[in-house]
Amino acid sequence: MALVLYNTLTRKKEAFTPLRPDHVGMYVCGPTVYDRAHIGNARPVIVFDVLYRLLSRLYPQVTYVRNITDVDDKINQRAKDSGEPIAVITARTTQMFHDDIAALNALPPTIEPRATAHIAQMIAMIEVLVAKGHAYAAEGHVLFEVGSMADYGQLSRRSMDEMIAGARVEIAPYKKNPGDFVLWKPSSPDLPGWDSPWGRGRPGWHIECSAMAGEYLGQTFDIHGGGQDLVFPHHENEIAQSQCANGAPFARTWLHNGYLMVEGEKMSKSLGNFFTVRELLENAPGEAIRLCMLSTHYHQPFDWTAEGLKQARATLDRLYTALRNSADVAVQAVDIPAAVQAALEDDLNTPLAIAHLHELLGALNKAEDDAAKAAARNALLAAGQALGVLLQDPREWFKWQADGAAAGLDEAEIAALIDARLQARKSKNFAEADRIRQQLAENGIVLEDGPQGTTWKRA
RNA sequence: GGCCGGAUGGCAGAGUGGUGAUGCAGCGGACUGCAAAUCCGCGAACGUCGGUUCAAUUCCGGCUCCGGCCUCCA
Repeated sequence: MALVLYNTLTRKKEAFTPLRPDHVGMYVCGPTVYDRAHIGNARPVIVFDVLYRLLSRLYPQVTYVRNITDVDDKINQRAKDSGEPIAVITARTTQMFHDDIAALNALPPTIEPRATAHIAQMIAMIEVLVAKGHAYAAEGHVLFEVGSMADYGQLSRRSMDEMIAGARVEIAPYKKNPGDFVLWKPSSPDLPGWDSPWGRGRPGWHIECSAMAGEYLGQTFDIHGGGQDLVFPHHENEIAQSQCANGAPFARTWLHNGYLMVEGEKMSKSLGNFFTVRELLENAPGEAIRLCMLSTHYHQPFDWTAEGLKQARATLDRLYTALRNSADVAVQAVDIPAAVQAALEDDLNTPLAIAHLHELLGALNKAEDDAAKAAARNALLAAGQALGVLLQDPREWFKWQADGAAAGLDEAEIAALIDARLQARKSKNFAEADRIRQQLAENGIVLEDGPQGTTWKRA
């Protein structure tokens, strides 16, 4: 089995072969740091984290670049509204982003470049584009001239005629062609700006990714990923800029995760179904959010529902129950079970991988001797590792409580009640035993009597 | 208007040219002081109309419905 990925560029599943046999380069579009990450932002983070883990197992070295966009008009607007300095907003938002996605078990990328630290590279690239006749200055702006590129539109499969016919936005008078897009734009004194051959200004949206991908991965690299909504114009324009400036192919494989909906509707602030990752983390463990996201193939639209999250939690409850009940066997690092690995290598088929997780769970629950139990448990843990779940101690999983939940009973009180119930049971006072069980249940504690004694968990 | 996805059992969600997804829910059983957990078993699907084929949920075409994109939203 070898890695197969669906390439948006060719609209086909293709066997993945990296440019260099021992080193894979991957670029994924990261957040614009003006506000909390929402669940739509979380999907690519989680999906490409699974890919990053997979690539890291298949190849000796993987360079995973995910940018931070810290210059943007939404950030400027936020600063204007709040009166806070831009640097404060972007630093704080970046930190919150890191905290949120760490809770989703997303590994940090190899390199996380910030746009504002790469202005010189962007200016250099724009200069090349101007020199080669692919860009022109007009009224303080520098625009990419799409007419100068013969095969513009190859990724999104749009022709210039279609785009002109479908244009819904008023076209700036300084554009030669309605499809031309901004590489550089002038900044008034109150806006962030950098000196450039075209005066003080700031970069357009697309150029940062072209510049930073080139800086860290080279002109041509293996994988470029992001949300499907970025196919056009963002990724199309990255291709145009990079290929025209470099005279070399850009990313070879393009991966795009599907859209995210909420309860069957498009997520939007006006519909009131807009959730930040933080809000979700207050009501569910990050691992449950992650598993929920992975229960649909990345290429499909994902419908975020309360029911789906509940199911993901229930699945993790079952998995952690089995892990807790088998905690006495030796932990040993083993290979990812072949079926799970094969599912992931087939264009990241995480739902199928999760189905195999259930089979591994069944094997663990049915294991009769310690050797079988240890083998099943280690296999399950290895499979979880591949998906970025089952990473914590089962006891911790069952202690999880929503933020702001009533404090309820502490662990010592729970232990005391369990002990009292045990005494009652020993003396056949089942009425008392059941009363204690009921008391605990009213405090959200569920008891399980097992061969190794009584365990508890928060419902 | 142009372009792109999707439609699978009560729900979620893979996959496949010809018997089984998987999970949740439901039903029956084992186990348990009672439970929970676990195990065993059961029922249940491929939007619609045509075409190709010995055979289509799977390939092709029409239709219906749903979702999205069309210059800065992952």
